[in-house]
Amino acid sequence: MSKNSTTILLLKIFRKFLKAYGPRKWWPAKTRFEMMAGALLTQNVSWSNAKKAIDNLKKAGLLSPEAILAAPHELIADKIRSSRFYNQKTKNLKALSGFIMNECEGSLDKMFDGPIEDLRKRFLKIKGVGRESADCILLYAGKKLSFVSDAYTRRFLLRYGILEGQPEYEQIRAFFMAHLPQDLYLYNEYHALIDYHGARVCQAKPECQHCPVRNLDKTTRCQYTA
DNA sequence: ACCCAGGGCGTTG
DNA sequence: CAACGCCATGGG
Repeated sequence: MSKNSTTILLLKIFRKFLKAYGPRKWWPAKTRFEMMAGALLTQNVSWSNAKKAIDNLKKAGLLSPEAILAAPHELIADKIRSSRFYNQKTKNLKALSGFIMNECEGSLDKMFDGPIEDLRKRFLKIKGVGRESADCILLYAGKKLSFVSDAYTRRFLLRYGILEGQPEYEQIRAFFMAHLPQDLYLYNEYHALIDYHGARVCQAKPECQHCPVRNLDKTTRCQYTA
């Protein structure tokens, strides 16, 4: 598949998703730090559970790196109990806050200043920040062109035969970044739509009756099996 | 009583 | 590097 036809295919699917589901309004956060905290808190837990944790932190005045660092572990852990792995995530929030205060002079502008791949490598050293979280932070808090991949994204690509074999996270990210126009809105909305589709439609309706791209064209079809 | 969510880390072989 | 176990809530 040539680069050009892949780009056309990806954009065609994007338009169909957008028309069917509407803008997903990601990421739902008022500040960059709130977004980053949310990225850690939603790991392997429903967004509703993560949101409760964020709301509790906000009410307690703990939604800043300074406050997170100053507060005792037990207090944070209590506020974010609904996020499931609350002891781990308390450490992760403190690690992120320490990174901001100690390595970025407490400045989020400083934190996102530099070449994107350099920033990504630095973020990945923070405990609790893996590839998906790093890319979410880069894209949704930093307005950087880093495409977010995840399990939904991989299943999506495989089911439509866009990629084959066992593509790994970095390959999938690179694939989108190589074939999509370098556009923040597109990166932002596409990831959100893929996740929405994967969680709410593709999984709930395995017969594909309601899939907006179930018969995209003659050669591209959903190969849903599981 | 199950199932699984908007993962990541540390430890094995 | 793959395959685990661990972390340990809440809604369906």
